[in-house]
Amino acid sequence: MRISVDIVLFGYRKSLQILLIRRKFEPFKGEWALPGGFVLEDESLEQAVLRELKEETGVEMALSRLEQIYTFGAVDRDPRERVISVAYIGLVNPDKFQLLADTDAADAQWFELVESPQLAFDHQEILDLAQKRLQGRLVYSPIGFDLLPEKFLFSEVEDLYQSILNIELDRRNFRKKFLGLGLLEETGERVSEGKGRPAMLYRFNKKVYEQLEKEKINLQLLG
Amino acid sequence: MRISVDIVLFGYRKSLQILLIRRKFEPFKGEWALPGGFVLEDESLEQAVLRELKEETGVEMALSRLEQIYTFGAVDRDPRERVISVAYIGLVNPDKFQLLADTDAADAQWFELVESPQLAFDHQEILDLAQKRLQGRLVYSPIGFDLLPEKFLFSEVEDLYQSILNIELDRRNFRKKFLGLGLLEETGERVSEGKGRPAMLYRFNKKVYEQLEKEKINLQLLG
DNA sequence: ACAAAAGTGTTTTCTATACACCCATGG
DNA sequence: CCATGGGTGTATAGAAAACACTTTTGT
Repeated sequence: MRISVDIVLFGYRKSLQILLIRRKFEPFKGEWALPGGFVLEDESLEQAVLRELKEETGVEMALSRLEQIYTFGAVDRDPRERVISVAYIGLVNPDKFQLLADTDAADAQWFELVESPQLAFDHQEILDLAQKRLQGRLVYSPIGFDLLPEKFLFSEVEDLYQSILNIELDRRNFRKKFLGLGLLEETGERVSEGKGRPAMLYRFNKKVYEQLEKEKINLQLLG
Repeated sequence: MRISVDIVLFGYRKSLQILLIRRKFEPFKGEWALPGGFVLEDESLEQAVLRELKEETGVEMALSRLEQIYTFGAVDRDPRERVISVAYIGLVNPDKFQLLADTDAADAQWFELVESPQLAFDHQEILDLAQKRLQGRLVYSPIGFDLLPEKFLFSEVEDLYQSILNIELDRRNFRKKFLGLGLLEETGERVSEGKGRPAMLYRFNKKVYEQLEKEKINLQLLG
């Protein structure tokens, strides 16, 4: 019986993206799969995730943005032998990383979530659960900022929420509520995106977030 | 590397209870611990939970009331060898079961959660997380009925919420909101608990619950 | 008659929602 | 001057919260 980890690494670039690798070895050689692999004797589950992610895709992310979501233990989920896999979600800004498929993966690539290919093993099931959890988390906690660059437009926040949750938001109400929490601070800079009035660049205010969290204030961002 | 499961089995009898076993073997021989044990090659994680629970405590519960909460994988969490443990929550009405400590456990006993003894391994950490999750779930879903007998008083529901969440509720508002959901049906029977006006016995209406769930109606039971 | 628990409505406050026009820029 | 996206306020409806007295029984 072996233990593996799998990671659903979400990125955001106009739409929600996931990072997949093409398997270099059997089983499912040549097919797309979630990054992941076996846990070594002397490393924690999170260390295994970060190591495999780096080996398979070149992405080096911070431990703090990893979140365990579920452990998949069906008897026959791996055709070789009994493998129990602990699944994690990670959130990154994809523009921060250059992908390199070196050790165990033939290729690593970002896919739009809605256009993701067929996946090896039970990875589609893992992905489906990860997406649900991401949606759930997004509503209660401003995790979206892990997906955005340091400075961003309010309209990007709006698009991110709409695209991850598959809903339409009232711009005025969303803005009022979100800015009302005080989690965003203006950088003072404005950028012009080609057309239209230039927009304010915002920055996530982590201190306010931690303060709100400490006071156990409910961060529910949508009704 | 081995995989185990551990279960935090909650019961409710005036206050929140947990089922613990006294360990028969080393390590931590003679100390209290959560029921659980190693997963066999040809059984699912949930099957392992139910098997161990039955072997160690005599409790035979339904698979549907088991919920996986987290997988604990710290390198040194078991002094013998590397053991990764998948933790589950279960909810039962403790009056339904007779405890028998036969195979692997020297003793099995319900404890009030607030008076639980020191636990072996990292089981206190597992218990703390389980309690948090239970509180979280209770607010969004009427899981409390798994803890109560088939017929119960409304005041028992009220006490259950207050005792699990450590809050005080306004009786009138809570009753209004809860009964307004239509999840409870009157049995027509009234019982007198010694003192005071006899109270209506209610029954959980599972069909209404499933209907509400299907319609994706928000079951948030507290603000 | 009194102690003890059950049962019940109304008012106020807050939050969510619906909704439409002006602003700043580039072409 | 017009097309494009950015930015703003108010009115209404619904939900949550605050709040106290009456009912039914056992002793």
